[in-house]
Amino acid sequence: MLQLQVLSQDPEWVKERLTIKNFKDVQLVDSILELHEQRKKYTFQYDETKALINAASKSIGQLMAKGAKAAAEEKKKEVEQLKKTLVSIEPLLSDVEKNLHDQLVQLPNLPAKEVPPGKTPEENVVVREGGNLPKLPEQALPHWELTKKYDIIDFELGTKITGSGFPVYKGKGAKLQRSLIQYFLDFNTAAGYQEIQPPLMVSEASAFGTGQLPDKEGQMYHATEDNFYLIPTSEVPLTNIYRDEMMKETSLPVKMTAFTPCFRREAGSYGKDVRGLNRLHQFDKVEIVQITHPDKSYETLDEMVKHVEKLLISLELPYRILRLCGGDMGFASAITYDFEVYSAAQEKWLEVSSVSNFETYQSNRMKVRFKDAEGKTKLVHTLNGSSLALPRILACLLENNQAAEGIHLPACLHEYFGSDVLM
RNA sequence: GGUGAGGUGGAUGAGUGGCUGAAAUCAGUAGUUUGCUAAACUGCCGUACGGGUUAAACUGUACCGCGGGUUCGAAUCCCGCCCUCACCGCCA
Repeated sequence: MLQLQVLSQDPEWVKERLTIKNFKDVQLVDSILELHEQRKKYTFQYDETKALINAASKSIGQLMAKGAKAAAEEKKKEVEQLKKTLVSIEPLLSDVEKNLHDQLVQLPNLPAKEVPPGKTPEENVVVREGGNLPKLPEQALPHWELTKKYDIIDFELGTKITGSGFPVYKGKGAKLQRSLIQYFLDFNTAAGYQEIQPPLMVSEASAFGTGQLPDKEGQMYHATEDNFYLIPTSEVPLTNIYRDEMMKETSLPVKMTAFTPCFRREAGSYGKDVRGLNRLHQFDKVEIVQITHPDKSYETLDEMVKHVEKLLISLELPYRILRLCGGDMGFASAITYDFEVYSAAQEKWLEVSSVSNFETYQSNRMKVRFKDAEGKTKLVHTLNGSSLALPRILACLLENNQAAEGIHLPACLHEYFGSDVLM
């Protein structure tokens, strides 16, 4: 949620920023400011009236104490009149307040100045590339054939147990998955991230806090009986740890990492994009989250991007880093870097991480604040990123490293997996 | 699922109708003093939205889990909801 203060300071600048994010309804800004003015007006009337009533009530108490019954009764009549005024203002005020809030939550976060304009993924900017594209053997197989060949993932079995998009990892496939998780967590904790095991279901309030609700309602699995949502990413429980908290400035930055399964309904997506491990309803992910001082968040963003990059380099996969254009960014993000790895047999880039700075957009909603040196209350900045999403990494490892004798694994995994080749 | 207790500021916790935006303690902060670390003492210290000011000072309203109600007046009384804790039941 944007801060009203930002809107009223420079509405034209806000509109310009919104346009970069490809947000159409910029006149919403004017409408919000208009409601803001109306609210001021009604609040003022309400406060004035209430002040008179409070003063009268006080004097009634004093008159009663003195035994001046008649005078007290006079005052009561006065209050009765004032209350009529109050009752007439109340619905106007609450109406304006509701509209104001409803409209304000419709505004996405403003893009940072580095964000390139653009509407589609084609307009994202490649900021860095690394690794070498592998030379695959003749008859190279896509990962969904490889998983069958080595009997490590069974998609049909998952369909039997649950439905499509819930694969079953078996034997060495399960172990490789576990090795990756272990390696990622170790890599993150070595960089100072505290490991957390959060709940996999969250309350409505938590889902609202990070911005999944109200606009991404249909993307989450909902346990209606208890009104819990299965997490689409551990960002939700991790960031909500600090919801409604007044933090100590000295406790910043907070660095957290977690491995969790993630659940996504992915309503409306099908076709070749969902083949194999490309898009699942349940998948594993290791996440990193930081909560920082507002002056430090861009430094932190940089640090997180480099961190994820190092991890990808260690996996020896060809990767590229994209700065997302305004139109392709998430609703709550101020700037986002996507990481993609090259899936050689499919001949396409797959997103495996997305690192974003939300600035105060989430913290304003969640009321995550701290007191600075002058004792002023300020909102923190929140950031998060994947390090990494497992299935697509697995897909690339399988495809890119396939050889006659088996799948060669990068050096960083040998110890975890207990072997340098999967056969 | 049953029964009981409870939700107050950054934290602990007092407060059962007007003197309470809220005691006290701790934390925080500014200062004084003791030649250091530390201790003692003194002042300040909730949030939001307004009015006011160059900026302050000053000032209005709301907020004691959430939403209603009673009353001239509610943290305090009544109703509904949510949550937490304890004990019992069930279960990993």
